[in-house]
Amino acid sequence: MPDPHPRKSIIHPSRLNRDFYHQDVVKLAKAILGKVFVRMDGNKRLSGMIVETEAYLGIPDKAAHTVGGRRTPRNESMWQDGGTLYVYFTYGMHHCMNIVAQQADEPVAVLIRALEPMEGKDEMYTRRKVAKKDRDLCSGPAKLCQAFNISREQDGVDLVTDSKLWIEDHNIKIPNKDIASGSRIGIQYAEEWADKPYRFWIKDHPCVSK
DNA sequence: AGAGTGATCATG
DNA sequence: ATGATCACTCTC
Repeated sequence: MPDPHPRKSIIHPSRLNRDFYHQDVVKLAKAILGKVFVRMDGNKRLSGMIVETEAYLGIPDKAAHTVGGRRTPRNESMWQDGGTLYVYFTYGMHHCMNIVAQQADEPVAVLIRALEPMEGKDEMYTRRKVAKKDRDLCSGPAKLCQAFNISREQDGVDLVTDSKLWIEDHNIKIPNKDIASGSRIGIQYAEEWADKPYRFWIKDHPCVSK
């Protein structure tokens, strides 16, 4: 006999914990696809599902900001514990955000390249004047920072404990067959590291950056 | 395909 | 102090 009062299954979003971020950076870059990035903007929730990422492998990686063990005021967050947010400013106008992986003093991180906007789209359209469709809001690493109002102020925030920024698991499983990979964008200078397949995205998803 | 834009860092 | 660079985006 069918339930006379069927309900949608209730999603209980759970915040990702420290163990999740302590994964190998390439594994994290894939595992974080389908997870939901959340920012409290005053009392408004802004959120979006992660649909495209890139892994940066740290000291040996000629495309990484920490190549050769570089440690400067700008990239200090990359040296912190897994779960730290690393936000950098570039080209005189853009911010991009990364999720630090693995352990402290292993300066590796996952660049968040695109989100599927979920909550707070009105605020995102206000900040992103050129956007015409939802897919224009967060389909690039600097676009999503503009939509979510992320800047250097958020650099170094701990996503495991912060009261305004975190990542949630909505129990959405992206099967391996739905994950595509390819070379990373904008790092042609990185010689033999330029072609490594460390960019990951959800196949055919309309909100990816290209 | 080119412009825009200024923080950042290695050099000296 | 100076200059080259830049994990990008928009418009043409």
